[in-house]
Amino acid sequence: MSTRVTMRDVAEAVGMSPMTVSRALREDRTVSAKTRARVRQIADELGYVYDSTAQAFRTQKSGFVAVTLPSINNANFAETFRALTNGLGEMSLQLLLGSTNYRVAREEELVRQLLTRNPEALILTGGHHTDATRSLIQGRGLPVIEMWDLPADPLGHVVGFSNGDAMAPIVDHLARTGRRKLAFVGASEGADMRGAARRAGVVAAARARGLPEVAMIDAGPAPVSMRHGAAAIEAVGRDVARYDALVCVSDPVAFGCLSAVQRMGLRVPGDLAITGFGHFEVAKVSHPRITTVNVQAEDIGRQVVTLLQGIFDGEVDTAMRVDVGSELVVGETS
Amino acid sequence: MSTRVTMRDVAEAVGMSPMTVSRALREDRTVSAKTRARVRQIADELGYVYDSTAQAFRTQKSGFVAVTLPSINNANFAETFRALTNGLGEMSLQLLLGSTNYRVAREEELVRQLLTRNPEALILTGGHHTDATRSLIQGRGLPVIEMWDLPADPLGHVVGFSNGDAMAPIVDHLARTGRRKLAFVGASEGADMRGAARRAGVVAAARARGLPEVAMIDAGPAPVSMRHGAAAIEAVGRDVARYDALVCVSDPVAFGCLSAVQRMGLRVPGDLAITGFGHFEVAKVSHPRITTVNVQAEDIGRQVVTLLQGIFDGEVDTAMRVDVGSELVVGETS
DNA sequence: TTGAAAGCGTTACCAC
DNA sequence: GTGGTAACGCTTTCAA
Repeated sequence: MSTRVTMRDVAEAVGMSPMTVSRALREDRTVSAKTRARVRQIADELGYVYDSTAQAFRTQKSGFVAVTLPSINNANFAETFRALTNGLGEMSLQLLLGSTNYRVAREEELVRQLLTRNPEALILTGGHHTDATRSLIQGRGLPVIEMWDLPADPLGHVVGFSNGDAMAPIVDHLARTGRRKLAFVGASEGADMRGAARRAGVVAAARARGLPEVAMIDAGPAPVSMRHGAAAIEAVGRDVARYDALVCVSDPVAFGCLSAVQRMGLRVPGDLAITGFGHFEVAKVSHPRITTVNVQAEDIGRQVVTLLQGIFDGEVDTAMRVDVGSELVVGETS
Repeated sequence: MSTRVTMRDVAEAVGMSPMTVSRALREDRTVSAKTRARVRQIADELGYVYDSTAQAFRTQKSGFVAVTLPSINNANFAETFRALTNGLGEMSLQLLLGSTNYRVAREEELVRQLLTRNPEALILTGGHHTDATRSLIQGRGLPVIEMWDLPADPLGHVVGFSNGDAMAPIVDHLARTGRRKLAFVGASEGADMRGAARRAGVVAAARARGLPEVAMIDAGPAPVSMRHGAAAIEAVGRDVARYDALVCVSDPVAFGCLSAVQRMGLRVPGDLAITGFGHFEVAKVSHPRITTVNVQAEDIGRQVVTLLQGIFDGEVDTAMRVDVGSELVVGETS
């Protein structure tokens, strides 16, 4: 059990003080280039590994940015996460990730846990939180960004888009192409608030366009994915043909519906239009391609990074609200 | 800017020593119940927040377990990750996640970064690493587990399965059902070592069964997914019909191939069989369902947790090697 | 260009 | 049951 190699050990090997080693390893220009190189080399030889815990303790800065995602198995969130990792990595910040499984109670537990690590900022997906979560966060002077949503009552900064408004172009497009009897396929009321917002957006848009009331097809509790979409349609059976269009909460659900409908021998878009949400890969590749909404997942990540940069540089003094928008992508299912 | 409330402040307010506060907050039974309650209450009143950075520093235990994944946007890895999160959460350990984007150089950088946080264990996906990564890890007395693979020369413990051997049942199944002219669809030689192992497994199994040499269809650099599978088949064009079966490196790639083949008007499995790997949702839902291999992603996570428990309890003294196996799941594409 | 001293907040260890 | 002392590895600050 060899004991850990510290800066002191490196310093002794180099024949200088720990302070010089510290400076050398941080590429401080006041240390001569020759010394820097020598320190680096000897540190490597000794297998020295820098201790960020000690640094975090001494400087009272953790170097962490905490992030909550509903699910790590989601191409959209993954893209945002990648953009965050890259951008924050350049600022020498490390992401501390937790996934909530779409449950606010889990989010609360997670935030509590993440906060003990003293993150320098907190990034939450979505704008719905328990009261306890809100009070955990408030009054800490900790920069907070809610993303993937435009909450009415934000905790701090916001980078997202309106999930409700994003559905209007779909309804418009369906109405223009002669569809009138719409059914929304999504999770049961409850956990997935962004899904609920999309549902409300569809209902409102349909009313505004004078379409009949939108039917609801329940795909079960969140998170819902391909198999839930398929199962929901199988449960409805061939009666599904009484609708003109299935407006789905996401592309995976839409793909599940598409498969189930095809299995029944119905034609898409001939008998039925199907739309998704999120511009997932499956929508671009499936046969036929699924009409969807592109949501700029990567851009959300980049904007959050830019915002954090501004915050750390002291250039942001009011709560920001960035709307990244969204756009209809017409495919072959409508 | 109020300065931070520490145990010392709480101690002064309570009229006792910081040591007693420390014990009280950890619910140490040697502190009287009355004192514990009083300390808790006053701590809350003062808005005291426990500093786990200081704890990690003092005890030299970070409470972190570091994990590298090739990609966070992968249903299989996500399932393993969820099992790890749940299991380790019960042991009060927090996951520190990094994604390598299937690049060993990125893995090296990541491991370097993760190690500075003093993790209590390191979990790597896959068994291929740079020499520098290996030497960073060796000789630190840090528990290491490689998962999703059965490397010949492991760094420490292993929980996985043989990616090569897992392909033999597919080739057997195809041969039994009369397919002879196989083509493998996967990433170019290089980054994705598990993909390369699968390819080698197919080639070896085909030889063993006396089938003609397996053709290679290159889907580009890793990671490859749905769109790369589709593009690869589009590039080949209708000539693809000269093969009996497309053996794909993963289900998403298989789905891409399936769509492209269907778009050309060819029938699956009539004109061509298609197989995938990983038992992804898309394989179960697509029409037709894709023949695949189930790889027990969740079980890998659970086994890693059990192993870590044993290690921390000092019950494991030799390097363990757990093979979770895999099984053929015949669908409708073959 | 380099070094010495002090201290970040907590807890292990021993004493009472 | 409770408290005093020291130490974890690093960097800020001041001095040379």
